[in-house]
Amino acid sequence: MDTQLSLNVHMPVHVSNGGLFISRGVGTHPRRVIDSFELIYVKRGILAIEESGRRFEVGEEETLLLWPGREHGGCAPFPPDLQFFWVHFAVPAAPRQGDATLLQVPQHAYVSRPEHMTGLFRRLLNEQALLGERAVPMNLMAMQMLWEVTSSRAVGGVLDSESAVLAGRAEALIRTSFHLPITASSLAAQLECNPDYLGRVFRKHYQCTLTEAIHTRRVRHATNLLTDGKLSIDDIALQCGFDDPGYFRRVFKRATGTSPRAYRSLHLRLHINTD
DNA sequence: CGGCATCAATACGCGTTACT
DNA sequence: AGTAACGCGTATTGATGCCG
Repeated sequence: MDTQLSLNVHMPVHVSNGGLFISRGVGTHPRRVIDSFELIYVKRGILAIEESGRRFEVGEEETLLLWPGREHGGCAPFPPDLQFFWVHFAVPAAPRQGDATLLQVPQHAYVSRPEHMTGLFRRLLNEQALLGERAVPMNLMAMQMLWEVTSSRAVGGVLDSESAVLAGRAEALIRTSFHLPITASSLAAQLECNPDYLGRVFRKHYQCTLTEAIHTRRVRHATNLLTDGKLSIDDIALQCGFDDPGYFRRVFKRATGTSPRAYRSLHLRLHINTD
């Protein structure tokens, strides 16, 4: 009787190594050609980078995939607040159209589940620290990351109707202005349309209300600032676009299930691999 | 930090208009 | 006739202040 299950697993990606880059506000991404794919996930700030003459501005919670054999390099010095995860991996055999569950990974994407992507990178870095580079579990995590990117929305993707364009413009405004006192009405005023109509088309395309999208952005930003441990909770509330820290605490608890202070005390104890 | 009251903002249902 | 864009009236939810 067998007492262990033997599996022959074909791994479509082979991870060589990964890391978390934390900017000190000096230097520029090196200009180089590498022999593996590189997946970059920006946690904070904006990474300005070009690949084979194509320029990318990779914002918070966005991924960029760089190809082997293509020259890439930074377009500007690293901003002081920039943080991004990176992982190098090889694809040993080119996938063929018709292969089962063929993944179509967009080069530049907005990550749908940023907390999930952050968790995957943290686990990958922990595996690397415990087991060393080229450990098999890292390949599985890279596959999950690529799956996440596949199910995310491509930056500059096809907008097939006027309402999709309008919803996309609203989403871009929320992404860049969540720290300002914006509301659904003010967004509609900026986009010169009816607030009710904007709310409806936004919900159609993003499966959430404008207010939910604004709150989600603000709470995500707040979780980043809380884990830093530098600012007071009242200051974090203000930096995230909440005028009233009391209201911020309520929205935060509704979204995460814990108060800001409890969240901070839990996550400050987590180890972050900075290699 | 949580509960409650109040007012403003937003979402929802439905109808109209324009276009194909 | 079908669909998308848009607006209106009203119910619901959010934002805010106050108190314990």
